[in-house]
Amino acid sequence: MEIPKAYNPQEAESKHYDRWERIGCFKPEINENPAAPKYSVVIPPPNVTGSLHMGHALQHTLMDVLCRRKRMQGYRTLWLPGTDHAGISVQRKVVEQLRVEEGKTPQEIGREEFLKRAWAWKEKYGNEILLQMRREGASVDWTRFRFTMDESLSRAVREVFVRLYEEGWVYRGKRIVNWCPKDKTVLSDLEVREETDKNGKLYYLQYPIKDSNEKITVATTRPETMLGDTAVAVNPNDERYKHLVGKVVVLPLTGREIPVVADEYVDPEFGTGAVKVTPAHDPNDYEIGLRHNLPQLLVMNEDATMNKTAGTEFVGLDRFEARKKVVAKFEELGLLEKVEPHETPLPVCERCKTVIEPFLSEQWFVKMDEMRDLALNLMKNENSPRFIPENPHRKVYINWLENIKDWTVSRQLWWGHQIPAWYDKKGNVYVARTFEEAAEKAGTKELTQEEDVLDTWFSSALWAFSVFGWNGEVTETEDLRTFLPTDVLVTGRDIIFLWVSRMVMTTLKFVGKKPFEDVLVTGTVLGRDGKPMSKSRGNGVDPLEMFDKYGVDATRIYLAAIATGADIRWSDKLIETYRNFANKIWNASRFCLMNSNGAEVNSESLRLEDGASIADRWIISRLNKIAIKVNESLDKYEFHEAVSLLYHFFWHDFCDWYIEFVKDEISGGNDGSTDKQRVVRSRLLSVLEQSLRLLHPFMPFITEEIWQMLPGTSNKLHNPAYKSAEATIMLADYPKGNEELIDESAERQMQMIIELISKVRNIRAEMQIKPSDRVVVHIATASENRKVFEENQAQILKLARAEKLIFLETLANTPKASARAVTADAEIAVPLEGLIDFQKEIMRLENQLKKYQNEYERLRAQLENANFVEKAPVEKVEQARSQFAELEAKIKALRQNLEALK
RNA sequence: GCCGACUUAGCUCAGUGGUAGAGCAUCCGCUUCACACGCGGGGGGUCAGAAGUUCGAAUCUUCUAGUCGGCACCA
Repeated sequence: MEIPKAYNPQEAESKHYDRWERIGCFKPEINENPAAPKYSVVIPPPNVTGSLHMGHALQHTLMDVLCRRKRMQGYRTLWLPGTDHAGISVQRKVVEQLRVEEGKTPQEIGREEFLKRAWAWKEKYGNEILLQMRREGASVDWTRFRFTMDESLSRAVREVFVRLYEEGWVYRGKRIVNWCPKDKTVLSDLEVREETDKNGKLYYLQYPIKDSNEKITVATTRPETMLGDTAVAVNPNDERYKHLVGKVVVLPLTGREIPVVADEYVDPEFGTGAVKVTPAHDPNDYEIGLRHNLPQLLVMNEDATMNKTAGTEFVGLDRFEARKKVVAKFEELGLLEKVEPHETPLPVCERCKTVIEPFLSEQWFVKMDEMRDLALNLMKNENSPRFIPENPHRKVYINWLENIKDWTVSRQLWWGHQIPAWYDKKGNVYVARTFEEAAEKAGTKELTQEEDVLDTWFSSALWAFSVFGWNGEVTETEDLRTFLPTDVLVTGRDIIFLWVSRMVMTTLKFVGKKPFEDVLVTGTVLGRDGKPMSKSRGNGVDPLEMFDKYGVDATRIYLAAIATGADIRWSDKLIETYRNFANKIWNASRFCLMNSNGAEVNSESLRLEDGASIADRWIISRLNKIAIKVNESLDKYEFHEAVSLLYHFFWHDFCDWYIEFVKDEISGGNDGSTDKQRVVRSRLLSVLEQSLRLLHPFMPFITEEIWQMLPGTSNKLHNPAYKSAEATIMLADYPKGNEELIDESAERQMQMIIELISKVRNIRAEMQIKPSDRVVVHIATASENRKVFEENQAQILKLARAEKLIFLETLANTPKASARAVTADAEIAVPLEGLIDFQKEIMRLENQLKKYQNEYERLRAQLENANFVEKAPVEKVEQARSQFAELEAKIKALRQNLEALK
């Protein structure tokens, strides 16, 4: 068999995914066991405009690891994929396309035509991320793929909206909202990011009092809004201004006469203690306006240019231009008192970074108080969902719910779910599931539908159950019964409020179930500079480039290895480690295959016949121990722990020691197949095969590639739930590990051998003995240890590059010119006539002795401490005693060695 | 301002009461017939600082310093 010397990821990656899909591995229906427990995960739907980024790659890897393992364990497993329609993003792309390709605006082609273009855009470009998910190896059930604008999901949206309206939980009203002038739509609080404008300024503007020489100075960061001022407010208790309350101000530039009002909201300490009030452009001013019955003057258009209310001088100017002009005018008039630098908070649109304009407008809202209580009660009564890690997410989640505000759900877009509300000629509103229903309610067909669509997150909020077929008309499906609640939601912390909390609320309200048991909150993969990846910073790491460079499997297991819950910086060095690991797996397998010589994978060989060697008992013990621990780790979502266990086991136990131990017996000239050799070969293949199964959830491609090459693999190795499916490692039974095969005595004996070999290697290296020179090793040890060494003499000789082992009672009579060492179980001397530098050897031993003595002193102090002996657990005291005794022996031996040298 | 997290080897990070770990980097030696994406061997940390609890603290408590995050406020 020709097997390339280095692993080529691309080759394996291109081969297996389509086959897995064809066999039906991704579908829960492949499970033949009617009594199988279910395991389900629903994907956080990536946005159709998106392409795969590192956050997806991390989350998808974790979901895939969880699902692949459960599937191998025989669970009826479903990982359901989908995408969301990304209202603003798609709208923006289509508007842009229209502009570039046809030079038209959406208004020019009309809503219907625009939506056709949008669907076409989605069909053409919306699948990119799905192809990328296939590349990742994501074991999702494509036959259950959902899109938030699918007919059934859209029906669910309408149903929920109408029901909420009927219960009074949806209302329409005029409020100050977050307005994005670029996208020309309202945004919810959660879609706004608070930035800080370090170059912000505080402008002190003087407003003359009517019929007086007095002026009142207000401070503002947004001077252009003064054009819409309808009052000046002061604190009622502010002595400085008491005499002005009730007076009239002549607003400069406009000549408008506006009152000075007293309001508790004003903080006398800040600025001048006098506040200009612009009710249509500031949420606090809006409230003040309501309290004092002030007019609400909107001075801007939807694109944040000034409108005609702002005055002829300003109309059409952009708000920032207007700001300059207002300030210039004030200066001209001598009314600009001063300008101070002032760091100001700057709300920006999360997507396009445009500065948000607080804006008075009429919108649809969802009342959150009662919805919130559903989620809060679930947390308080059932501690659900369970956040992992619990800190800080549980607390932050509760805190946010307690302070939740109503949710602005309308968006001034065309792409999305058009709000199911109709207006008659008088402006009465009818909220209904369909036009017909609305017409019936209205008693007329002369209705026009609300132009606005719903926030994309409104449909995402229903994702947990709408994906299983719930749409109001259909409320019960087989999938809903089987898979809801799902087992875990894997997501980043940025959408806990935006999405997770809302799914909890809506699922409880409309299905009466919780949506999921656990919420696994992943850390953020930071750029190479330790900062969050972002386009503007240019520090992004593209997962697809990493797939090309290191392979998908290496990228996946790397991501799993850094998934500790904390944010972590991207490391090219570390991912390289896992590329090397893949190559190591490849080459170890290559070795096993090249020497299989007719042997096959065979589970009998994992159970150990009588007379199995120490190394055999040891590797089986390690394998079972690791399998148990890997399962425990994954049950606790400790991916990094599972990876590190597997990495260490495969590389250091299996490759460094086990393969080296059996190498001579099965390779090279040993072609004659004795029974013993057949068993060893088969065992080697079987341990490899078990390792591949354990690794498969992390590294699906390389493990399948090798598994298919291994002799003796077939669907007989499948979990019983998949006994008739085509053979694939994907359906192989995930090793549980068997406590009974853990053999502590074999582990101790192997440790003894390893330590002996290591000590000899250490001597060789330190004494600079050429690799080709064989040494003689004198060993003084107890007779039961001697037996262990003798049994493994061939391996010891080979791995220590020795020609002979000489067993003695003591080392008293070994040649003076020997390098010496002590292990926990033996003293050794390696005669080095002519090669040894006595001074150097004395130094070496003295260093060693010093280390032992430090440790010895520490233990002595501990054991002499009566408190320790009385209060510490017995086993700890015992442990200290035996370590103490061991050290005592080592020190004694080393001293004798030193004496012999002097 | 409130809440939280983090601070461990040169670097990136594991490690929640009992002798400090990994990978990378570094140093020494190897064309040993699976693998130089490799093999063998070394060096390197008073676990941010201080106090406390404990027989015993990287680990628990408190304080201090620094870094970061979330929320609130901001005329």
